[in-house]
Amino acid sequence: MDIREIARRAKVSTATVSRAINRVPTVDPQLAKRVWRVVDELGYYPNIQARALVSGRSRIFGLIVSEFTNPFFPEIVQTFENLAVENNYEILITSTVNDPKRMELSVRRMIERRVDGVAILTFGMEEGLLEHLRYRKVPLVFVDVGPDVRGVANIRINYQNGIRQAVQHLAALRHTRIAFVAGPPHLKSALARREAFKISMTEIGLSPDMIIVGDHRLEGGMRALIELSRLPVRPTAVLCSNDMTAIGVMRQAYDQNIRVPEGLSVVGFDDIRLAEFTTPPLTTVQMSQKELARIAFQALLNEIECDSSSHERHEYELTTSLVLRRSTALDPAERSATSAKGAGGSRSRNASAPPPR
Amino acid sequence: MDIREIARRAKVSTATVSRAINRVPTVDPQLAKRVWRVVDELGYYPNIQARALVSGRSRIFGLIVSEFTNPFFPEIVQTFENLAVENNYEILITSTVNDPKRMELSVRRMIERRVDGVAILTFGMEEGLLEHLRYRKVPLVFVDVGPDVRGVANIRINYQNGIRQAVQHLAALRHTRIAFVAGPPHLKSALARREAFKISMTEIGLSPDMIIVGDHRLEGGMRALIELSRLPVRPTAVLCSNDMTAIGVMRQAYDQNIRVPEGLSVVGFDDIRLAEFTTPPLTTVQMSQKELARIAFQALLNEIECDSSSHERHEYELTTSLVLRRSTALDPAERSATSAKGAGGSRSRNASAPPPR
DNA sequence: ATGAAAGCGCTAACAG
DNA sequence: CTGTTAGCGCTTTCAT
Repeated sequence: MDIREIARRAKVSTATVSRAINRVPTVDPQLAKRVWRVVDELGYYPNIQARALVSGRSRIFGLIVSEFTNPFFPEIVQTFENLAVENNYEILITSTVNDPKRMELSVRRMIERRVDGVAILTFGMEEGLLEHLRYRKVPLVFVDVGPDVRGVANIRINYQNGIRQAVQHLAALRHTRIAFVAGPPHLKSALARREAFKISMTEIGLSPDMIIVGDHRLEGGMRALIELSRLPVRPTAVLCSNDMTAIGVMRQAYDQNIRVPEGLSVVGFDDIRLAEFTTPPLTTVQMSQKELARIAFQALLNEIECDSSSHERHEYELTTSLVLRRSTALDPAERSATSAKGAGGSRSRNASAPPPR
Repeated sequence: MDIREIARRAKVSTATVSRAINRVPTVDPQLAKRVWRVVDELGYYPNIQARALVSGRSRIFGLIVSEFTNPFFPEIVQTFENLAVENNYEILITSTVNDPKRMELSVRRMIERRVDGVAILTFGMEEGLLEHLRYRKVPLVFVDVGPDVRGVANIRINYQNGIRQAVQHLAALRHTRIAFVAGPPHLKSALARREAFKISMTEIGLSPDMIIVGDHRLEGGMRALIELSRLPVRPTAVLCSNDMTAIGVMRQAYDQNIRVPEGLSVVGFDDIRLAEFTTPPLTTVQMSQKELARIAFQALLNEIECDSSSHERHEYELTTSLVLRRSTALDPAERSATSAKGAGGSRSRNASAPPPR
């Protein structure tokens, strides 16, 4: 069943059917009604592939992620899809699982399906592959690691803001021995977090000397706390480069019978969904996945509209901020001296720390 | 740049280019090589939409889920995509977010993009919508809730097996007061789990009388433990209808200062990824998401091959089984009498309980 | 073994 | 305002 069938039954031309379906205003309401009746009766659905072929636009956005099982992504994908639905787009998701072959394949698949734009959410992508995309003028948006090439949009993350809030929150709770569990050294985003930590500590006169390098996974967090426990003077609070690390730290704390937050304050980074479900719920620096997805989608849409001509900067920014939950409390040493039963007294969903500086 | 461009440059016809690209064996190796050289030089990627239009097969499988943020799905999606890549398919993912409008839209999108098959992983789908798909003979595979219609494949879940293992595991740990936190009563899958619990308890002479109804979310689990705590004689172990519920009871236990597993054994159901990351890691009944995805994909593939003619049953089964982690231990009453430091002595990844009956 | 040509289902000029 | 028609980029008979 195709457009001709509809045309025949409605006794009009295919052009009219096409116009009616696409709600071209100049079509006679009478005819339009007749067409729609037949369409509904037969349950006709236009073949979008054919439409794409002639229009040259597929109305598909590609989304390249590293792994679906990375807890950072579900929220992003969901938001992206919601937006896609609203805008009559489809999404083509692809994962690289950190395999160069798969990355190449991802790019190839995007091109073969003629996507109208692609958001690249994998942390790092080979320069050469991009060429294929850029060569075909496919709108691109990166997060944080965008190459310094004109014509590709980039969403820059402001790590400093959230990390500063986290450090100051801990300091306000009288912690002075604050450790940091860093991420893999080769990750640009992990490095940036670590730098932000150093700056934030220095700003308030604390020395950022307890830094352990982890791996952004649970195991690294566990190992980090073991190392930290061996120190002559142990930290009373630990800030982690991402949530999985924080979860590892909490797990290890549990195993060592250290109660969080009473015996140790823990702060994560990312605010993955899981962070709400840990015991205790994790206080963490939020990098809003919803917001990120929204910006990415909008960036692609913009890129398509302004049609390459506009030479704007195509830079977007996403800021981070602390979300208070229940994994932080007063420094235990201080706590015995006061009557506070944890810092939990006035929990609000967002940090209400005074603006830094 | 299209197939004609390649044909021109390689000085052959478009037909030959097409054949070469599709590796039709009858094409002269000389020519094939010439074609490939040009293809590589120009970085030509065939337009798959055009190909789909003529071949009538899109090589896209649809995947309808309820929400991406449901922790049950990431693993499934990842596996499904891996399989898709292997088989040269693309996947079109759609979420219903439990909204009838979105469900309808999902179906429409699938049809408009002419998917070659769709896996429906949402728990429940309106009969009427399916008609559209079935009418067009789109291969379908359901999980657990497949309608009793011929021509659609269904993956049936064997809940009994895993739940029996869980109950017997708890019984072996000397628990006799085992509670069950059920899921929403309108969910077929939740009902089945609850029944399996009753049967399993009865089988070993325990009476399944502590059943609280939850909601398959964290909150329900928390509420359940509160209720349970008010009972004159409290349970020493609780089996939950899904993992989120179990996480809720663990959270509540933490808040009430009950240590898991020493003070209370907790078992979940599903084995979502998160279950490995809770404190303590959750012992749970696994319903392998990988396996589920594999079966679903294969079912679709089969459906396409045997081309509707075969009147087989198209029923698949996925069994469940217990995964031991660290949220269960001996009944505390018994524990003081023995020297066991928890049942954790001989943990293996899979339950080694004797086969039931 | 290769090429010419007829479509796949739709949209967009162009005419009327 | 509506219909005719020429493609969109590819595959696939059917001749050669």
